[in-house]
Parts: sequence; structure tokens; C-alpha cells
Amino acid sequence: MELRKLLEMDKFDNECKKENKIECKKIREYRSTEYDVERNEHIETGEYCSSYPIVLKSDGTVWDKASLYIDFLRSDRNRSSALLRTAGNDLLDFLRFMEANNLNMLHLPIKKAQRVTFRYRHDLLEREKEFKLNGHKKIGRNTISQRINRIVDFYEFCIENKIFTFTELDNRPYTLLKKRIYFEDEKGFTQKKVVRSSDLSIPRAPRAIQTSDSIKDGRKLHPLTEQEQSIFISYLKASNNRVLQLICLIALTTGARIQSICTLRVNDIKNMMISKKVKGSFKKIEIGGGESIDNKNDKKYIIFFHTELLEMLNNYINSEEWKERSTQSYYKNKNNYVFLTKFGEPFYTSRKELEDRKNRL
DNA sequence: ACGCCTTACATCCAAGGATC
DNA sequence: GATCCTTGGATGTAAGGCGT
Repeated sequence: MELRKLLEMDKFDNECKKENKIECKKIREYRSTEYDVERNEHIETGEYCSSYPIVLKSDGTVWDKASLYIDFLRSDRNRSSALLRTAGNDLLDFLRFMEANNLNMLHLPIKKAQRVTFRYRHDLLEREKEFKLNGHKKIGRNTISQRINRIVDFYEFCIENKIFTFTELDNRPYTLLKKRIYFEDEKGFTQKKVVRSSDLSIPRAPRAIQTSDSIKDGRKLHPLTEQEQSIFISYLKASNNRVLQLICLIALTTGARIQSICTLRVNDIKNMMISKKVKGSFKKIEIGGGESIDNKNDKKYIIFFHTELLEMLNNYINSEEWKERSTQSYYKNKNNYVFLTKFGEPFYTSRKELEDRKNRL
């Protein structure tokens, strides 16, 4: 690791030393720099992360190995900041386990079950069981599966980069295995594939069965009944929060997700206003698939706005309230979000904004 | 199937405002 | 000025997509 990074880490260490809890802190708007000796200045490498996790040990110092691993994920594997956060949390859980049991990563005695990695695996399974018995879900099968796989990848990284030497590793933290898997390709033929696995890995939970009265969308969703809808609307009418009213109206009448609604931009409304009517009194807009409005997993989809609703939205984006909010916001009057909080924050940061912030547009 | 990555959503937390 | 409430953000869980 370069000296620069270590120095930065020291600075961060000192800032964090006051508190003594194991946690995963976050650096906002991370931009990596390189030090130019001749010019005596820091030069940005152009690498950017909207948030960057730092795992802290109970004494408040940075867990250096975790930082090296997370930086490797960012720089060498070019992972998103969302993934860095997930990885940070996975490592955090492992660190908490080690500290609680007074173990370190190199605790690898002859007996397999006593090695830190196998004890962690056992701990994960116990925790899953514990919550299952109590009825409330706290740690699920998919999570523990992900956790243990992350740890294997973390050890692999440490060994690969000689953070551990062979003499330090008394016994193997795990054994890498090659598993043969069979799957059906798009033409319906059974294919065989060899994938990398380990003797630590925990199989994932089988997919939930879809029930007829729910929509499968990440979780199981239930459409509101007509009665529920009318109750909802009566409460909505009583609200004096125009933004909430409009967001809910769009949701009810178009079925769009909150993610799409909250990433709607002013130009989308303006363009729809001047576009041709379809299906009677509706106007259409494409979302997802690289369009400015986000959709889950960036899937392409068309949503239909009733002209009356569009009229309301058009009134809103020309209102004093909207102008007031937009002046405090990132985009000001440059194709801003339709919906902003009273402090000018978007309710949902769009993919487009992440891109724009990276390029400082 | 399996592993890796992305992301929706619940819950917790802290700061600031409202109310008495 | 103590307490409650709102709100945005932080944190944590886990489902689903995708490539293999």
C-alpha cells in the first residue's frame, strides 16, 4: 500500500479513536488522489465513490486489512459503492464475532472445528436458528450464505497479496473445492459447469413459492383492495403535504414504483405535456433501460399518466413551493427532480445523479 | 445449481422543530 | 426548557438478477 493511503488512514484513525465500538463508518463523496512529488500536489485519479465504507475496531482504529480489501474491490474489481457497503457490513459482522470471542484471523488450530473460520460459520448457523426459533427474522439463510462467502474471498485476497505469509497460516482456514453444477441453458439443454466453492459455504434458501394473491417484486406485494384504496384516498385528501399527495396519486393511478416516481424530472413532465395522447386521455413515458427515470434493475417499462394528473404535476412544477425547494437543490433549474424535500433534497437519488455528480455536472 | 452483485425495504438513530 | 414529533440518514437484512 502506498504511503499516502496509510497517512490518510492514520488521520482517520485519530478522528475515530474517541468512540469504542465496532462499526462501519462512511466517507461521503470519496475521490481518490495521487501525490505528485514534483508539483507537490494531490491529483485526482478520477475514481469516485458516492460513499466509501471504513470498518472500525472496538479501539476505534481502522481495520487495515478490511480497508485494503475494500479498496481492492473498488479499484481492481471496479465495484459499486453499494457493494462496498455490503462488503463492509459483512466484514464488520466477522470482526464483531472475532472480538466477542477473542479470536483473530490466524487462529487456525489443528482441529478444524476450532479454527476461526469454522467457528464463525457455526456462529452464523446458530444465529439463524436462534431467530427462527424465536419467530422473528433477524438473520436469514441468504445473508449467512453471503457472509461466509465474503470471508473466503477476503482470506483469498489476503493470501494472494501476501498479507499473511505461509508460516503464519498453521492450518488452512478453509479448503477450496470445485463443485460440478447442472443447469438448463436458454435452449433447454442441461449444461454442466464447474464452479469455485469451499468447505465453508452454506447453501442458500430455496426460492419462495409465489402465492396467487401477491405480486412478486423483490418481496411479496399485495394490491390494495377497493375499500383500502378509498380509505387511503380520504386520508390523502386531508393531508396538507402537496408532494405526498402527488406522489401517492401517481402511485395509485399509474402503478409506478416510488423509485420511478421520485426520479421523475421536470423535463419528463414538460415532454409529456406536448406529446400525443394515447389510449384516450393518457400520455406515455418510457422508464428504465438508460432513460432518465429509474426503474428497478433498470428494466425498460412504459407508464401511462392521465392528462388530469399531468396538469396537476405541471401546476406543481410552476408553483412557488417548487421554485423555493429547487433553489436549494443540486440541479437548481437544470432539469431538476419534480419532487424535492423542503431542504431541496431528492427523495431518491437517481442513477443519473450519481453519474452527474461523478462528472461534476 | 452456485456465487457474486445489486437493490428494496425495514428499522434504528440523531438532529431539529413544534408544543406545552 | 423538557418532551414529543418529524424527518433524513445510517444501518442491516435478504430477495432477485445474472453469469457461469
